[in-house]
Amino acid sequence: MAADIQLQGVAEELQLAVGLLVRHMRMASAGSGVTLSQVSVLKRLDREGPATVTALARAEQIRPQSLNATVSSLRSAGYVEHTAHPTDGRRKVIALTEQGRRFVRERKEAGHGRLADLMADRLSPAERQALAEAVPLLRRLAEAPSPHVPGTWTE
Amino acid sequence: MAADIQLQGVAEELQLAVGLLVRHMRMASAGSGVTLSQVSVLKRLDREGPATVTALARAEQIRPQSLNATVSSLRSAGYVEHTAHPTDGRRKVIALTEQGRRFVRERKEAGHGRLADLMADRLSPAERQALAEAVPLLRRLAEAPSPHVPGTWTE
DNA sequence: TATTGTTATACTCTATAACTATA
DNA sequence: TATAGTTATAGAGTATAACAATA
Repeated sequence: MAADIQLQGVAEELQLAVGLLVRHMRMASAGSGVTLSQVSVLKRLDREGPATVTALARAEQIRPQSLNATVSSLRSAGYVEHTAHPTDGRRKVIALTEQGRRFVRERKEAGHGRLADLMADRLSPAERQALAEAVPLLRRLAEAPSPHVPGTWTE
Repeated sequence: MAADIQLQGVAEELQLAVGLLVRHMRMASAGSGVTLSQVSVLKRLDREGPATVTALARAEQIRPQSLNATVSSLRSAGYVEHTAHPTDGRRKVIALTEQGRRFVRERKEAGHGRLADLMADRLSPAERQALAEAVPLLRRLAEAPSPHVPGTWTE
């Protein structure tokens, strides 16, 4: 259960890197009209399809109230819309609008810049390979639920 | 200069992971009385020794004004103190107090929990090895200056 | 009663702008 | 004039608490 001493060091270094990387990412998306959290939601809706507020919040690992703030901005910007759930009157389904889909598509075509450029600039081919293998592991760690049940998607 | 198509995918996945991991980290440090940014500064002062506001801000990759807010909290909490720079009257040197050193030490002894535990729980030995090799690369990316010069430390 | 969503409020994190003091 | 630091202000991101509507 307790992590060994080696892992401690790796974890600490990872924590440092993540803290700095998120600042890079935030700065990079600063000029683009949407914020980091907003992009995260847009990309998720694009990848996984429409979802309820609760399901989205679980996937993003934040509270529904917090997600609501993000979704409100996206709604004002015209990127997402609410529609009624077919069978459950309490639920509302959030989906990308045509404009939202276009935004995600154009962003993808523009090349997702910053991080990819950094990797191209500062890593050797072998190092890029090593990173490519490790990233799915990071994702697995990231998607592990904190003390909660994993949310079922959309339903 | 432009990253190839393979890297794009890795970068995108990395971005997703980093966004979620930082939420994990924030939650993990929530109960401990200090926030994520505060911990980052405390650990840096412990690793690298006393520093001026400007140097610290550069290392943390935020503006001096932003750093000031963090340092103010740490000062109120008694973890750091300001002292005059020996030769330059404009500068102020920030250093850990005895209490700050104790805090960092105890935190280290307690085991830096969350991330290390996740790694122990959800990764095979081979996967841990792969991650351990990739983390220094992440750090290299993270420490690359955005459009700025790297700050010289303390002086 | 439990779940879904919402509104109100507050605190952290970071930025920009404008200022003072020192070099 | 340039640099180091500070204060004021604002917006993003998230949390808790309290509530309404529906199941």
